[in-house]
Amino acid sequence: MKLVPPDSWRPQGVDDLEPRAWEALQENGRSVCVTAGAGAGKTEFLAQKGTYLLQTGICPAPKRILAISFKRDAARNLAERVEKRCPPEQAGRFDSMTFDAFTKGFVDRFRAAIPAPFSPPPNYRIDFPTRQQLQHFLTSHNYHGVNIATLERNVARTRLPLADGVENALRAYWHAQYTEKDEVFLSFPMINRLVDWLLRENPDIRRALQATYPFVFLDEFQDTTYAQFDLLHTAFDGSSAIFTAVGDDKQRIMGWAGAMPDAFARFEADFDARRIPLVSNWRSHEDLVRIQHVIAKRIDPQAEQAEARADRNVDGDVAAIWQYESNENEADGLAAWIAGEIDNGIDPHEIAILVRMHANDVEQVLAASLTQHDVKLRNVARNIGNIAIQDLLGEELTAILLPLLRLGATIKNPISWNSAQRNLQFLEGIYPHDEVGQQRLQQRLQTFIRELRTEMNTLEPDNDAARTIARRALDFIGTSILRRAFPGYRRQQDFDRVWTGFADLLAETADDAASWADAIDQFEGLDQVALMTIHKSKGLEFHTMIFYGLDNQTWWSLTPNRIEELNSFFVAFTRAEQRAFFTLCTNRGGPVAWIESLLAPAGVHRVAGPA
DNA sequence: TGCCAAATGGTGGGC
DNA sequence: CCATTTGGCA
Repeated sequence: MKLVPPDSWRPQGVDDLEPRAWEALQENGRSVCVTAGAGAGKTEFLAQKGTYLLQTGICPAPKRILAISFKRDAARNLAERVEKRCPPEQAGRFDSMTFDAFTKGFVDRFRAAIPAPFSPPPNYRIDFPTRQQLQHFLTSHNYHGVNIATLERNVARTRLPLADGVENALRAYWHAQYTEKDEVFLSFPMINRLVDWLLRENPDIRRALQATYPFVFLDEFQDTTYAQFDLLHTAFDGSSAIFTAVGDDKQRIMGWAGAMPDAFARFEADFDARRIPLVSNWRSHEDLVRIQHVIAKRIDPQAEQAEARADRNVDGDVAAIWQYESNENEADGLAAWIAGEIDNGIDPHEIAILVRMHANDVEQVLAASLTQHDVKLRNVARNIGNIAIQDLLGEELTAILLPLLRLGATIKNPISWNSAQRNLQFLEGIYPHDEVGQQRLQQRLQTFIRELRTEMNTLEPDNDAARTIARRALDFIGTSILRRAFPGYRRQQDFDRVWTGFADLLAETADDAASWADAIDQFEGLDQVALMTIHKSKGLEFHTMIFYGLDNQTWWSLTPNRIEELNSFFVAFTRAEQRAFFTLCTNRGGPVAWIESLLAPAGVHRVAGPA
């Protein structure tokens, strides 16, 4: 493998990096924390840095890079960007995974080395305890004074082994998870704590980990929990690991779910990291960036104004607060305005309606008006059976079945063909250089697609036909192969939840689709305006963002001192590439006066909403 | 029926 | 964390 000298290495797939990103990329003598605001290209930066370390041999074989994200989407996305730029030998040394996949891997490989009595059996199960279950534990064990939130927090914050003074409820909870059901149930915070203990007790495992990974990337660092932070210390203290942490404190909206309030500051201090702020905003144009800065300064008076690197391509107001008198006026006005924009050539997919919470209720309120104007709304939080649409679209089952259906619905589709082929290779364990195997697989796929096309041509898309077609695709892959390939599908009920959701959503979309291609487009949400919460919109971007409900009823606690509420508002605003509008309804309690006065000097005013 | 305290739900994520 | 709903009791 030919290596590139560091001095002549160039970023790939982009024109250039901003000077600060270059600095952060080349700083490999010590850890860095890269604070990067909205649209700064955090993931792209990590992908470039990974590529740089691999291609220059600064991370030499067989050493590896560990990249840790919170969401599977983010981990996959980062891995794909490195794969696109590096040959397999190099990309194969970039381990991009979620924090939970990382820790679970240790339990699975070294569970016997976890001290008694907490050494899990091989058939332990992952537990996602609901509030009801936690409440049931507390009541049935007579811990009436302890509330669920405290118990949850203590599980996540208390190191093993449990010290003498530790609260009895916590001790009893650990015990119950191991002894009170037919199997052992471990939640991810518990797994985190078990691995922390494992690594402290076993210097050999720790040293092996440190020898493997001289470089560690940490994405969305502002969302790090106490347990995760402790684990980083345990795993890498005393090593010469170089960390690259990226994130944005202004987008910290997960505090209620256990994120540390000061992850970046503590990281800087504990790991002697150099702080490098990125300043470019590749997403939004100058006029929006100027307004964003007004909010940013309110969150952090030290915030630097970002440099807008996107062009403005719309006329008129780019930000405003739209006032309506009633819910009906608001729904009609919004629907008519969106319909007009779509007529003007904006892709519905590029428009998003964001809400703070209760997306399902808002869907009900808007549905009739939008339908009247022929606008399709996709509420990504809506449940199909027992799974939300957004989760269903990210499932492996969907990734494997959908390309097959696409191939059945279209004549030529190299992209779907490639993914179908790659999926089959993976599922059947065929190596890229096994030419006989490849050939056989190719032929099987060809035969199946030919049959599927014939069948789809004879069937009009409707509910029943959709179920038949989905079943054909599943049978071609093989339920048992699918369930063996993905641990998440091992339990019958977990597999059924996803499979039923898939078939139901396809049936639903086929029912009012003109063609199979149209049904699949609708399945994926193309040609639809997305409706989602701010939390779900994190990391996404839209040409036009409409925030529904900037009134006191929904933002009851948006005040200057409640930083996390203001951060939520900032996250929503910064999703917009071109335009950001907020609606409010006087019937619902009127404007949040405080935010209005903050935005007024930036030129964002309350106006009558389009009718 | 009306009052108050307690319970519940919502902003999310992971193999 | 806050708002809304519930249920116990007068």
